[in-house]
Amino acid sequence: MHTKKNYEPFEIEKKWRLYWKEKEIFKYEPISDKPLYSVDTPPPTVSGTLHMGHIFSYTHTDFQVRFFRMNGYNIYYPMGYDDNGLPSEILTEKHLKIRAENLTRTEFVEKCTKTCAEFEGIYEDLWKTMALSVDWNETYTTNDEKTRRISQRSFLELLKSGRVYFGEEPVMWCRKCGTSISQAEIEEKNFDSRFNDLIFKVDGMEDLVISTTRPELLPSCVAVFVHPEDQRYLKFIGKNAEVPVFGHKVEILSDSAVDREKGTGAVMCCTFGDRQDIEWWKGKNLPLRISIDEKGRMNKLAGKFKELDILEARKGILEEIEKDGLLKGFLNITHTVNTHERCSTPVEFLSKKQWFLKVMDIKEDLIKRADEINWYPKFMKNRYIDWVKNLSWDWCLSRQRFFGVPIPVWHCRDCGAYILPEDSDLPVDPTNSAPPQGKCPQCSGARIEPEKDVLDTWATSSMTPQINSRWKEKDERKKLLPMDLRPQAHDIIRTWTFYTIVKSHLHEDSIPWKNVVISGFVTIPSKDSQNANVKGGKKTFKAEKLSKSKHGDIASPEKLLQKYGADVIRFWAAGASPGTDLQLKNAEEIEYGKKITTKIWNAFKFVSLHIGSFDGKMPDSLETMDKFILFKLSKTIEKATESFKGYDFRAARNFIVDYFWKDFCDNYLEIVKDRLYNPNVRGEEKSMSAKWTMKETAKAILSSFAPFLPYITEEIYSMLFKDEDSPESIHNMNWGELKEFIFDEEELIAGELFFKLLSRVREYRGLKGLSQKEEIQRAKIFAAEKEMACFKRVEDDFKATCRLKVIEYRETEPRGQSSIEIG
RNA sequence: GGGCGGAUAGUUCAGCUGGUCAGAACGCCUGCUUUACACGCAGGAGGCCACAGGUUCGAAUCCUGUUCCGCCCA
Repeated sequence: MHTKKNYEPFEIEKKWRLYWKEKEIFKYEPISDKPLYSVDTPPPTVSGTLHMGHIFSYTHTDFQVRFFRMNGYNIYYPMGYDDNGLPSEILTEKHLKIRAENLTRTEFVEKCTKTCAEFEGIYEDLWKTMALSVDWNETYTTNDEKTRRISQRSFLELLKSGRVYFGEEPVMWCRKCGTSISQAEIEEKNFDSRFNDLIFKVDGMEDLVISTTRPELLPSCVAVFVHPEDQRYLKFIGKNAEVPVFGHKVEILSDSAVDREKGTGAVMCCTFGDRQDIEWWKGKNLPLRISIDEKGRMNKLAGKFKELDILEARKGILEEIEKDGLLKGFLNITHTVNTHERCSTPVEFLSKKQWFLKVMDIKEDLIKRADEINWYPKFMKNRYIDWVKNLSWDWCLSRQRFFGVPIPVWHCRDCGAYILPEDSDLPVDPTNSAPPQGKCPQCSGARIEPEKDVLDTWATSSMTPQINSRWKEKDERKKLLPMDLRPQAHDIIRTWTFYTIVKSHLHEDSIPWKNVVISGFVTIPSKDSQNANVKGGKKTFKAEKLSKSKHGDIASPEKLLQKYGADVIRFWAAGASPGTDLQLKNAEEIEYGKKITTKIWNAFKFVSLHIGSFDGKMPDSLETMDKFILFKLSKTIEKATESFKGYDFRAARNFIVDYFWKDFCDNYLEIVKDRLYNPNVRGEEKSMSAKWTMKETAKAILSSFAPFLPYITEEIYSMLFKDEDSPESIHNMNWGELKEFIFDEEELIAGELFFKLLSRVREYRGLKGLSQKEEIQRAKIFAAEKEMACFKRVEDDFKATCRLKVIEYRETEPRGQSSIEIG
């Protein structure tokens, strides 16, 4: 079979990619007798390029999918692209050097769609090179027509059922991106700041000093709070304090939420500085004084500071306070601030009319859903539960962006009614089309305003199971739900996992999927010396999440693929279990995969040499060592199967490699060489036994490697094992299939002893500095009676393998204390 | 401050339900150009399994506490 000395992946990979496509090897069968296995593939965000982290987690899914496919499942394995939302807007603006503000929404969306399609093509090529066994007929984007329709349908249903509401509520707002953001989009960052002690004058009493990092919020101050048991301030409760610079009076109230240790222990409440302010504002019925606008500038409430940016205003107001002699002191600090994860801008709280999905009342139900799902690894379930427990906001669904699924609503300016489109009109863009009747159905008013906001991108991507099952479409595929597998990374448990469970709970009264498998990250040791830790005198570097911009080629799949080919990269990715990170320090760590493919290539070259002319007929009886290697294989397959079923592909990989390399190559192939090369001496029957066993074993090994190494296994399969009766691809074979045997104890005893003594003989030569082919004239074997009797069945193989002339036996007790003495 | 995860050979990690579990890969050292493979084969050095208690006949493995690291949340 093999003509080439080394395995050259590139031509071979291309050949099989075309073949798989042509033969539709990975096609989902809508009608099939096989059990279904469906995958809710994560649609990668279309924001530029893919890095090794993507390669890592997506191949994990592919290992599992290929395992199930080879175990007789009908696989539904789609691919999606998440291309609605801010990241795709930013990509488009950069790629085309345009600004969204300068175009109409329609024009900009058109440009985004085109740009995304271009990048999705690049993604797809890479996935295909990596041999993801996706059915490429099953692709979607989160902005295609069907998806927009399903997403809008979901919104409308939830609106009609009262789950979605429109209301003026404090929302978290990013002044840079000009949009509201959700709790899930927040990231904490450390900032240097100044904790200022400000003097509030109190009528007829001593001064009250409060501490704040945000003096620019003084115009928004609506109260001052102290702790109800704080002896220092009891006398102030109920009095009025005068806000510095702005002069308005606010009441001094008490609440146990005040941290007595922080600053002076007296704190101002502004609308809104933080979440606590909102709670007080709501709970104590405080007035609303908004002084910051959507762009992060002061409004007229700030008087002469109007139009100033937050930071400028802070500076100006502080100067004024100082001038008035109301600054008691300050402390330079570093504190954590909530920022928008996309742009790191500190979050503001504004009161805005927004669309919300009510979730606070169903938290318990959502927590219960977690128990209906298998989580891999198990502890990731806690992440979800903790998140749901700690939720303190309904889900803000609206975003003030351009490229997204439009919120399908018109507002009647006369009576305030929401005017909704018909389902048959979906998807709609209300800014671009008229409502169904052209006028308000309630008051017949004609002053109709389209809703300009778009949906939070998660409102759409939380529908991926429904997008796949074509929810409430004419060609709906209900049986796909709940799906079997949701693979994803742990950073989006609070978003994607959570929101998808919410939607399935509300729409399907069910879980979205049976299994969630969480992958880790690819990390790389930080070169930043600030991140270094000194541990026991050793300097270690903190691992950080891989990013292409920071880490260059090592993070670039294209470069590594060019160097190693896809199988090698896949094998590397299989080295980490779900939930664990994998460090990628340098390309050498990938070399192990290259060794494996080379080893497989060479081993099968040997196999091919000997079974080339073999008729494949099973001999009447098999030699003991042949039975033994089959026994070890069956155990390996068993263990690997269990591992795969528990989504531990790493363990499965290691069991298979271990057997292949140590048992099959290092031992078994050496043992059968003599029988294969010298049938005239050892007997034709024994040679046939070796050939048959070698072929069976090799074929099962190859198939068990196939989920990890789809290209090289297909290549070898086509050359060595494929005939008219076998599947047209190794990927349609039965995984690790092996003829059933009954193994008797004697065979196992003989085999184990053989391996053990073989190792002793090799060790002897090693220590003596002898070549392994050096002949040994005489050896004594010490073994218990039963072991000895068993071992005599494999004596010929042993002598041949060890190049040993004469064996003498000495009986010893107890069993298991066997040894060999050479010379 | 709370929750979760981690701390095992020079490095990256496996060892889950207690008794051949002290391992693998890479790196290092020695020998071997053995008819599939030097991208190999055979050996070897290297770890009080973070620390301190406890449970047990027996603990890297279970419990408690401590320290350090990471993640998530407040």
